[in-house]
Amino acid sequence: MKATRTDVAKLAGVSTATVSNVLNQSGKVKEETVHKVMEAVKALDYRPDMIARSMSTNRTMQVGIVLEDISNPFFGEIARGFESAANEKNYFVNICTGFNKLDDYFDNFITRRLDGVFVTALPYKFKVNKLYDLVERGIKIVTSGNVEVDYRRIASIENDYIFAMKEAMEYLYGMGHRDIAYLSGLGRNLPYDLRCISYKNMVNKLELSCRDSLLIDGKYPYATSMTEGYDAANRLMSLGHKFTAVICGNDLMALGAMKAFRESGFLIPEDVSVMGIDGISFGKYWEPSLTTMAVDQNRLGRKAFELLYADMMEDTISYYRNTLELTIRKSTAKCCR
Amino acid sequence: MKATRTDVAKLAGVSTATVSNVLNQSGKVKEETVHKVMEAVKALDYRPDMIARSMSTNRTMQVGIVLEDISNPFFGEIARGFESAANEKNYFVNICTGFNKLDDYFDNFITRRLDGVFVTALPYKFKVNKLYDLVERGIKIVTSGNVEVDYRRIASIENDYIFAMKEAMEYLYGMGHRDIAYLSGLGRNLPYDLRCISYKNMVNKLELSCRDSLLIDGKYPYATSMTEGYDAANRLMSLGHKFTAVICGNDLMALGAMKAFRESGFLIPEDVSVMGIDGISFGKYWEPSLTTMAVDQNRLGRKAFELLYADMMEDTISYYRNTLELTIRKSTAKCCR
DNA sequence: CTGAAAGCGCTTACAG
DNA sequence: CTGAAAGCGCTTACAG
Repeated sequence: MKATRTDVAKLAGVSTATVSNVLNQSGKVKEETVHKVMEAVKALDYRPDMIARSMSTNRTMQVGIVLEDISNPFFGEIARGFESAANEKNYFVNICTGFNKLDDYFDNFITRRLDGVFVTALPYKFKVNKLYDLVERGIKIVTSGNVEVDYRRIASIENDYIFAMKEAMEYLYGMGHRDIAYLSGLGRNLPYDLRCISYKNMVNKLELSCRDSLLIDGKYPYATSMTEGYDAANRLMSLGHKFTAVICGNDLMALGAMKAFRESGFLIPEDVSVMGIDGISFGKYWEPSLTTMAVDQNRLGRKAFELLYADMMEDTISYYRNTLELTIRKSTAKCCR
Repeated sequence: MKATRTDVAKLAGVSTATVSNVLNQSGKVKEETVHKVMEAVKALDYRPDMIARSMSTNRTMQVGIVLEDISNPFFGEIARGFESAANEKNYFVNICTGFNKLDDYFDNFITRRLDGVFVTALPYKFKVNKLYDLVERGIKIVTSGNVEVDYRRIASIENDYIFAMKEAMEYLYGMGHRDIAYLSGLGRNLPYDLRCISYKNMVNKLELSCRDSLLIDGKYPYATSMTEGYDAANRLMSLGHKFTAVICGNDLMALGAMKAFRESGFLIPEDVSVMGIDGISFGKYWEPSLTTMAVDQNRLGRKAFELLYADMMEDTISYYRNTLELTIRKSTAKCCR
């Protein structure tokens, strides 16, 4: 019932090789033959079988994207950008939620022979060695947020969180804030929270007296959604130290944190300024709207695919650094305390 | 370099058929042989090739989920539920954003021979006939929100929006509201917005004087994110009719709508009560927190896979109706006007 | 410009 | 309990 190459060839009165040549547009088939074949294809509603094709070409035209958290619209937008770039090049994309064991995913990538994968999950969810495994088996990788991978072996696209945090701190400092907290969501000892490293640098550089006492770590297993922001804000308040501004690891956490502050009677931004990092569109609609360091998510996703494509096509392993943009809205204000 | 069945067989001193039997746990291989084979597998770091396997078994062990909008955490949670259920049965899942042309996706499903697909996108984004195409080619389908498909041919899982809207209306009515608006996001003439149909029924049944004048349609190409809620709320206000409560097509729209109302000086819930439908976790953190008709998203996703699995395994096509739960928070209050 | 044939890495009756 | 062999639907040198 399902039409195959053979059926088409038979109907068109040619060989299967010719059908292949027509379908793959090799351009070396007579016009007339092309026509006959296309007629047959249409008549049989024939669809090529990618599985079979993969067997002989050794390419699946499938790529994957591993997300830190699919429920965070930040990653959703990145996935969309990645996917539309991939589709333009005829790749099919597998979006992986990151909810389940990532190591299992990686095994699946091998077993299903994906051509390439964009990994934007943090390595506390998987073993970094798995990445090299993939590379050795010919699966191209682009990574993001995995500071410790070898940039010569694996292409990377990184948001410049060091600079972003610097800019955020300077912005708040410029507004008169001297007691600036940072809710990490991750941990101060995890090497890949660049924001945290930058925060500590800036605390020193600006000579803020708070030291690290306003740095709130996340709890294992780390997550960075609203709940974590909410909890971290409560932990910050329970510490009893003075703070007039708070930067959060990402926007979602900032929204959760605002909730906590409000519940404790703080006005935002009058009593406390709150900033996020990411630039999800939700922030604009929040009350008050969220000041943030914004990533152009769609562009980041597209760029990630470009890096992957370059690697798949010409074995080019490159590194791209993305700059975040200070987006001032209503959740921050001059310090009046 | 990449180890194949043949390599394993050679190293273990058996035939490739035996290797297959071991790996597929057919249980008819001598303990000793099993051991030898497993040793060889380990020594070579051999991984079975699913592509090749698919060629002979005629199953890919891949299923897809087509989402209406990946940036809406409602669908993200559903995807997570679906995926974890699928993984438990050793299926790999393709999440499709729905951002690009859905019809192209469907062609891909055929070409890549997915075993099944859960389609939770609304049909203004694709041709319903495509669904039947898939079924005819042996790809099992579970659909949601596609009211017009033939339930005998395609399994379905539907949220009971008729009842949910009824409950929402009765709740607001019970609080004294008589001028209740509905921001659809879709259109009053689209058959698959059950909420809309139910709204109209209830307006009659409760003998509300507003008639349809408070029903706000979406604009083509329909979308249901915050922006649409924001725009629809502004359109509602520009109409100049009195309203004291607003139900929105989904939570995201409700959040956008709140923003618009507030910008126009309305207090929520004092001046206007706002309700959503979906139950995304964001609603809890919003200020004020959102009253909604909640879906257990994770459960819905899991259930959808179960339906799909039943269809794949035993050709059982079934229908499941999911009930939403009234979740009262701070965005609604007694009518005082 | 076109066709015959080998090969991609598996599985699965079937024989032994 | 194990192996030889056909087959899944393509592609791709190679010969003609």
